[in-house]
Amino acid sequence: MSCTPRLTQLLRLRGFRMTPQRLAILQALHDGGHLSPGQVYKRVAQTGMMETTVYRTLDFLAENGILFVTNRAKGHLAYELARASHHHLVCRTCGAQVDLEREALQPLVDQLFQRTGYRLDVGHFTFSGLCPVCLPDSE
Amino acid sequence: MSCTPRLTQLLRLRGFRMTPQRLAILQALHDGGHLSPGQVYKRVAQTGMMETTVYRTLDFLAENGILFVTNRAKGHLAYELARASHHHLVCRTCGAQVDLEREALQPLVDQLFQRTGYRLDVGHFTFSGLCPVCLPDSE
DNA sequence: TTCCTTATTGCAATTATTATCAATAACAAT
DNA sequence: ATTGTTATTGATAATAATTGCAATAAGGAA
Repeated sequence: MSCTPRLTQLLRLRGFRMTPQRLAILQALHDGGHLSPGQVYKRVAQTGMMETTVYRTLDFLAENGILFVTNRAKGHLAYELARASHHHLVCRTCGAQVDLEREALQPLVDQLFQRTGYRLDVGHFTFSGLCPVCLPDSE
Repeated sequence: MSCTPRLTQLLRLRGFRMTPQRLAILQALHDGGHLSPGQVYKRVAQTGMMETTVYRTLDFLAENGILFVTNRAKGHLAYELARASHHHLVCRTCGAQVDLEREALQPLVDQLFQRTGYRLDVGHFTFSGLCPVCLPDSE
């Protein structure tokens, strides 16, 4: 992948190492978009990697800001390569998705800070809702 | 519990039934606030209920709007009795919590609707951030 | 009350996810 | 290249969560 040297460097600076397993998982996410741990495992199983390594590695890469984690239905997680900070808005009826730029949440952050003194972590949210197509159909 | 007849009626209208297991779980949540499935099980284990029933029942009650589900660390879920729609803001450092009334998200809902045409589901969010006490400590 | 229907539970088997620990392999230093 | 340090992986076990199905029981009807 084009960004391999950069990521390797990033890990080294923190005393971590780049490994074939980590590269394979990054490649899988590069090809696959956002994937659950199980889906990632399917894509890398050919390499003989243990499933437990997939879980650990996804967690590790997310800790280090290389992946974003997002909550899917009933507490299941999905991972994707970290790009510019953004969020998802997904239609609960048809599944259509749009991305939201990071700034879309800034007013909320400011408002909550004023009201409560809390500074919100704007990590990577996935919101659910109704898209413009499905909205009229709902009653 | 005071609201048992109301909930029983609610389920009945939809063709479902009130059972001792469901009551015990509701009672546990009434006493315990937000609890994970495992915590709920500990509180009802004396009744001889299977743990699998706890999972299914929590899911069922949440489906029916009687409980709120919220995402805790790394995809683990917690359940609580549904009250007036609200949200949580929890400090990632010290764990301090404040509640947000439903209306706190209205501006976000409106803004997203204008921008994208999507109507956000304002269910029950748990946001993470830094509370006023811990905020100054973070560099 | 008794009977029927079928939602619900118990039970057992599967599938996810996390933890432990010894063996391995990155990679900096020699 | 070789070596040494230690982050990382494999392998296994433990725990958490889900699923399928037969037995049970809630609650409407007789």
